[in-house]
Amino acid sequence: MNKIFSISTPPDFNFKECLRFLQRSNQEYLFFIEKDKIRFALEIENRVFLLLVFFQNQTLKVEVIKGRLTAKRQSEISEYISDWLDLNTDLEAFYAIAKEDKVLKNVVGKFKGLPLIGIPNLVEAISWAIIGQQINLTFAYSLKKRLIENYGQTINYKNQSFYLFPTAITIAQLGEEDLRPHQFSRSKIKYLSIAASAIANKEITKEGLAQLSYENAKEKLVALKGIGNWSADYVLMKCFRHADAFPIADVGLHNAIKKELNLDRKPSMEELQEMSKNWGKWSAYATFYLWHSLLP
DNA sequence: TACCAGGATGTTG
DNA sequence: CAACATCATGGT
Repeated sequence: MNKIFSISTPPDFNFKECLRFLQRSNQEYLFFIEKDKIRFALEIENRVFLLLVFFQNQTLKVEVIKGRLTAKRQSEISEYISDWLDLNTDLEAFYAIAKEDKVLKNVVGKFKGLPLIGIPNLVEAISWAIIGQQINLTFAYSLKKRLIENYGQTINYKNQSFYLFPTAITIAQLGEEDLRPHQFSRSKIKYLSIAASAIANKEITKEGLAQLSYENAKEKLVALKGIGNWSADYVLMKCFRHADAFPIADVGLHNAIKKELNLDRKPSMEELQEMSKNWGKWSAYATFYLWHSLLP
């Protein structure tokens, strides 16, 4: 019998909308969703756990399919999932602003209870930002999938495959001969290697960045070649949920606003600044909700 | 077919 | 300092 435990969720937590977000690509290999349950591998204390996350009786539950639990490991698993699914944020203040906001009122109505689903793994967050630069999301997911399939740890269990994102050490060693065949551009290969090296040699750590102010953390990220404004804000938003992280130049954001306001063109930078000036520390959440509104 | 993708960098004027 | 080319390839 598998061990099952619960994690507390914020009021209005909307697991269905989480699943919609998580299922946005059918090329996602870091987790799989079947019958409204998320299954994935997670490394805790150098051991790989296989987990199932689902919502039952108004409670978020975790089933350990494989791996031996201790109190400490269970608490680390809970912490990871709380971080990933943003279970410690109360969205009431966001909704208070958003329901009076002409850009946001519609989306917060539709997606109420959707948390800012993040990327707790720093290597993964930075790599995904680099992979996602300039190319369409479908292609970006193909590249991510190839990186994971070829260089991540694969765990087979009872006819199911699970994957871990490749480690910083692994990615740091990849060169053109490895990734060009998988259709990564020369630039992306270089940027991935530089960022992964910085993480592998502890120049950059999640704990270290977490202690810095928004400006200082961003400065450290942008110092890496290949990480510009957008990528740094994306990482600060998805891995750190920094209140000030706001990728205002993001084309997805522009498209979402165009759609939301029924404009015949994308908003200008001045219009964007005007529209978002009241979002304050909820800018990242506003961005996430607007991205979410682009899903079919 | 041209143009755009959840950009960043290097070069040019 | 702003404008432009380049990257690589899938989607439309």
